[in-house]
Amino acid sequence: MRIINIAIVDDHPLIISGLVAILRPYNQIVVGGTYTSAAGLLEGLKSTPPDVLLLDILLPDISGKELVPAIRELCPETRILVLTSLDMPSMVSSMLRRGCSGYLLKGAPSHTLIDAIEIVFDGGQYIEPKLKEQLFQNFLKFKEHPKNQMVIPELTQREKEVLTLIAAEYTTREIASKLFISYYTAENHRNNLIQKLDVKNTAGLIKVAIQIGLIK
Amino acid sequence: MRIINIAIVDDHPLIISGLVAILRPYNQIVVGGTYTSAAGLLEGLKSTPPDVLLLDILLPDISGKELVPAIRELCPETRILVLTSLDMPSMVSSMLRRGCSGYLLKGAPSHTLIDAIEIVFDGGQYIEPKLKEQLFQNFLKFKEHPKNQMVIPELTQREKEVLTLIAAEYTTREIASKLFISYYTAENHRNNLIQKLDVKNTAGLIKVAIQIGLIK
DNA sequence: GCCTTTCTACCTGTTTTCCGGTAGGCCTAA
DNA sequence: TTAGGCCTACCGGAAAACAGGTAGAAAGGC
Repeated sequence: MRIINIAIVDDHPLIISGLVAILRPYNQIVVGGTYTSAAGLLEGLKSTPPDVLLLDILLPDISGKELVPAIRELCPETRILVLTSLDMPSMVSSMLRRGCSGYLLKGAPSHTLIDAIEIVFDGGQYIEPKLKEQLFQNFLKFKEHPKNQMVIPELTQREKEVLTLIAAEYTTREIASKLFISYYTAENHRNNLIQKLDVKNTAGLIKVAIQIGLIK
Repeated sequence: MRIINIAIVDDHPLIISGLVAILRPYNQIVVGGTYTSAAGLLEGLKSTPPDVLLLDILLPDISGKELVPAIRELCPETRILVLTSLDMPSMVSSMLRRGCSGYLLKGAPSHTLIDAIEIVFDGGQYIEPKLKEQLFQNFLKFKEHPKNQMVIPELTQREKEVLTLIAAEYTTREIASKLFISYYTAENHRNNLIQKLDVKNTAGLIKVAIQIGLIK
């Protein structure tokens, strides 16, 4: 019988012990390591890279989101299965794009967990069906009116204004001045845009702005 | 028992009779009309609008693609189930965003056909699972950008490389690392780009990069 | 040879962005 | 009434971009 070596990272020890208890009856699955922080995880991965990593997104030190590239760098063979309570389609695509193999909600029944682990171990992809469906529908809606600025529920009116001005090459201070708001507020909008649109910097913002037809 | 009234449009009479034969055993489904052309269909819809329309895409007079809006105009209540042999994900999204409720391949088994008819009749959506999956995966890769090697005499080869990487949201330090040059050199290229292209900052660079086709 | 362009590398500053917080007021939906 | 979303405002610190220099090496044309 094949053995799947897994590791678990979650900031709540209770969750970890719960998972370990759930997995115990399944002899083909061996929990090789458990971690409560990103730092500990990265340390542990060096010595014993698991086949599958159960990853929570909300961690004490850094976000699982930023953690994924580091993990992939460290042990490219390890398949990452996101196990979180974040019930957001956008998070799913964000994590998958970063290289995760699956996305599971913490409410999932134990047999689903086992299935998911085996699927990603075999090189497949497991995504919470409900979220996958939502993501798919978003995709259809997105393609429906890619040019229409009114159909981007992701952004508020104010954020779209700020994004437009960023695209017009104004600095944050100039934007604040133009919109009659504080510099801090304008910067806040800018930061929210970067988070919401899942980009790294101004360059990414401009690309999105053009994609959604906000400029040019 | 509820009765589902359906209509079929397909340019091959053989396919139509085959479908009719498949559907005959199911008493809840009544074939109210069959058509071999778009013109005939539009005529027939006026008198007897069906609950569900089985629509082929390749028709003799006009494409089913262009036909859908006309059908929706004529009888908005009718749910359209695309039944075709076109095995292309892009066609699925194309038809769905025009207002179709389902997409089925002609190779589908009869019970699947029945299921799909009932699902769309109930206001749901049925999409060939394989195509749905492909479409979903395309969506995930949506953010990749195909590069284009165009001739911009204003910029040197090295500058174009740097600009491409800036547009890919890399920092100057990362770009330097990728190109095996010093951080200062990379920054120098960045500054030169801003000067040459007469823009104020990164935002302007991205816009130019897109304009000249360096990135999507 | 000389001149130009390009790529390379370095330096010193200043400005801006980026990150991750906190927090109150307002409005709306539950 | 409470919860949530949005806009507003603020803070501190790190990182990156921006601006304006100098300067050597290589390659090519005249």
